[in-house]
Amino acid sequence: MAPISIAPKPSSATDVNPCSACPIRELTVCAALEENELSHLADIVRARHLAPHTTLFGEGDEADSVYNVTAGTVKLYKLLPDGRRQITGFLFTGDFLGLSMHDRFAYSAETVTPVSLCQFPRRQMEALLREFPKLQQRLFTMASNELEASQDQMLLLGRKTAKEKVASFLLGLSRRLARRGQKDNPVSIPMSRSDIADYLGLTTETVSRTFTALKSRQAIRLLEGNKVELADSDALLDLAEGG
Amino acid sequence: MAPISIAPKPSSATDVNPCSACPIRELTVCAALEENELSHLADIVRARHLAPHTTLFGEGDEADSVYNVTAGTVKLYKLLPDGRRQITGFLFTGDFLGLSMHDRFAYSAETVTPVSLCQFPRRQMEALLREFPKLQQRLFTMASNELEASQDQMLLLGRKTAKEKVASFLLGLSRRLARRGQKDNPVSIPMSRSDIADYLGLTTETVSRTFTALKSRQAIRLLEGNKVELADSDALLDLAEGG
DNA sequence: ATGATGCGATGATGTAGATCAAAGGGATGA
DNA sequence: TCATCCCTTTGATCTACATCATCGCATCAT
Repeated sequence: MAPISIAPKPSSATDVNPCSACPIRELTVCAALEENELSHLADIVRARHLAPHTTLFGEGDEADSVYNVTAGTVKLYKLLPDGRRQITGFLFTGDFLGLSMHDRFAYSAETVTPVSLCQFPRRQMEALLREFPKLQQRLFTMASNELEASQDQMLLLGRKTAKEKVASFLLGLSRRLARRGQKDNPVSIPMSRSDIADYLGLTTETVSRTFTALKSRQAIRLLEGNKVELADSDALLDLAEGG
Repeated sequence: MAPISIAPKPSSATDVNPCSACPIRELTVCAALEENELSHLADIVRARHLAPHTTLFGEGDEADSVYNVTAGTVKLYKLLPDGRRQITGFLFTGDFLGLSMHDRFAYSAETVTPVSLCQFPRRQMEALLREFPKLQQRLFTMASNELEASQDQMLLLGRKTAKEKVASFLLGLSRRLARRGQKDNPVSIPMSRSDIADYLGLTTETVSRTFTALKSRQAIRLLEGNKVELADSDALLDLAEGG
């Protein structure tokens, strides 16, 4: 996971390229390539480490890089002119960002926690996609999954109540962390109440009150260190689907 | 656009395959293939024509086909157990559906108007994607565009007011029709108030009232045949972005 | 023609969640 | 140790939109 130089370098047989050693390879787009093809990625990658609350790029910025999150949490959001904000997604280890088909990003990206990521020049990544259809295929699968998730989110934003939204959020977070092999109960909540609110289409006050309400009916417990224990997952599940 | 048999048939040089003659090819995924490659699509396509309000497939149905809309309007939606509905998108001429990466659809699809579409068996389409990376590439681009649209829709659902939602809807519809070469003002509105409501996260009453309000401030005019004239596009644009 | 059906418009009333306000913590730094 | 800042929680009030109800006006079958 050590940062590597941007300059192309010949990979000899004895080279240990950083992608080969990548512990989270299976979670990412990189899983599409065989061991011996990984050097192509390694040759163009630049590892970066960012402090919390750092803007990675803003809406309208030139989209000349794509990224792969290797650690930490990133949020994506769009703004209205008067400052209203909608967070369109949180990214965790293994998630890919920067898929934009245009020359400029249509949204902003900002770190929530300290974040490590792999940065790839977009042009070179696109060349690799043409060279390795498997990579393209993998990216397409990931995009399709995101599309499905965004339909769920539309259902949430358009039709669920505050309680249902918060319950869905907690369960969704738990499931995503589980799929990454992180502990899924209690769930660690890296983002602020205000971020949660902007993700669920609510205000911080309503999010806070809803947490309190769920705590009162013993569905969750609020623990130290921004952790939430899902004490009654069945009750949450009922709530999440409007049962 | 004549329906063709499902059985594979040898394409001789003198064959006119229906895809070659397709007038909307450039709008669709089919544009990715050269003239002489189109027969591969033609060999597996089945043209279908559906009446309004016909269910194409329901959430949970086996996802064994993918489709390309060649005429008419289709709506995609998800339901909550108690019947609340969120329409996640409207599809028009050239739009693709059935991208699901799983064996079952995560949403339902229903015609709004009379609809013509090309149906492809999913397995065979996947084989073509592997054979023609250009096709895969094209589908990826379309998926990325959809992803971007769905982020816009999340902003709308989570953060816009009823007036802003309806104004955005009208402008979005107008732009999409324009891109397809259809007349974009006045806009023909093929879907019911209730469909619009379920798309915008509102009720039919609120949609109706909001149309009336926009009419009062001379931003739109309601015409015969479910057409809406965008009388003051600038005012609508201001409204749509919360100006 | 005539009743039935269903969509759209409009009015009256209710309420979930926003807004406004203020009071605890938990950090951080002088 | 204390002051400052920011985040979260809680309380009081407000309002945009939902809900409930009615009516007009098409379309359609009888």
